[in-house]
Amino acid sequence: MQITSYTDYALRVLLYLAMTPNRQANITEISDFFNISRNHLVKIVHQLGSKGFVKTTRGKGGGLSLQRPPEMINIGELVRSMENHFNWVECFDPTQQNCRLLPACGLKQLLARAGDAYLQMLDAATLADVALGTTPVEVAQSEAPATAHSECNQNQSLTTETQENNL
Amino acid sequence: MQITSYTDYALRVLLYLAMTPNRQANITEISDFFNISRNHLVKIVHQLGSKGFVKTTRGKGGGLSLQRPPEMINIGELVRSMENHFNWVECFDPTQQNCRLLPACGLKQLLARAGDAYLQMLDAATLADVALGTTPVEVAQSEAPATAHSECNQNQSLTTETQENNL
DNA sequence: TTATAAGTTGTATTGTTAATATATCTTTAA
DNA sequence: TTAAAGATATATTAACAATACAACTTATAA
Repeated sequence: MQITSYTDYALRVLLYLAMTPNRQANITEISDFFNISRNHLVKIVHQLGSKGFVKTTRGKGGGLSLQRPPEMINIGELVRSMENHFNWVECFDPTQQNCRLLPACGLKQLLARAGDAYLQMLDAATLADVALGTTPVEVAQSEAPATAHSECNQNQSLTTETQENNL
Repeated sequence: MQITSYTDYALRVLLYLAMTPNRQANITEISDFFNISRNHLVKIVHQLGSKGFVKTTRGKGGGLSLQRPPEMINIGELVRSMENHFNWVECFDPTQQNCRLLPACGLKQLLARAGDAYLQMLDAATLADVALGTTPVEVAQSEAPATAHSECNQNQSLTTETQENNL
């Protein structure tokens, strides 16, 4: 189970822009930074623009920047905008109602509730929260195992000179 | 964003078995009922057997049945067993640590928490909760659309009996 | 003891769609 | 008026879920 890289990259673009607040970034620069397809990114940026997350400026000297401050960009809103469906199982799709259990099955409601729980957790965080490396645990939920999933990513010896830290 | 049909079908198999508690069902019968690939179902049933959800009996007169009563089969446990990963974004995969934001990015923790919220919701339900006690025969005969499932997951209304029965 | 009905296992193929690539636009500041 | 930037449309590739095929093992009824 996963989010599409489309949404993943959209998130990265916003994070990148949040780190360069005082100038226009451009697509080539961002695709180079993340080492991902520029062509793919073009579409993502376009959608980010049409959904009101970034401001794009054509022409020489143009580029892109956040359309709102990071505190006003909600992660849940972003994910809902970029993922093109949340059909957890077949019967969520109005065009695919083939399951013979349909009328009497309680599964759909359960999965819908679970999906909502997922998105509501994302609704509790803004771009500012994730860019700073802190998530609003106190807002979202207090149980917070917090870093029970730490086994894999913590290494990663940060190439240090990485990005231009919010010059 | 979706669950694989592999997991979807596993759920359906368990629901079917919950509806036929007094006899051995078999794979052909189930694949016919749902009109899905028997060969695909074979693998699913095998995994359901090896994970302890169903009891399979070879040989003439054999078949499959639930290994535990429906009240003891947890939906979250099932989904965790059948989905082969929960790598919400690239950096969850230990073999794909390519994102240059990794060390300072709070996104992973947020998504992990959201994923946990999703699964915890499923952990709160058993097979008995989602199977409404209708027999496959009755379901087959009704066949009418009449689903009353509004097509999107917005409906919610959280039937309040979210029941985390025992376990 | 044998024929058959069942699940088991491994591999190959297909289909879908996300991801990527190519090409040609339009816009705009210098 | 040119170069740099995003916009748009279409085509191709690649990954992988889904499906199909084939041969196996096991168990039991006759």
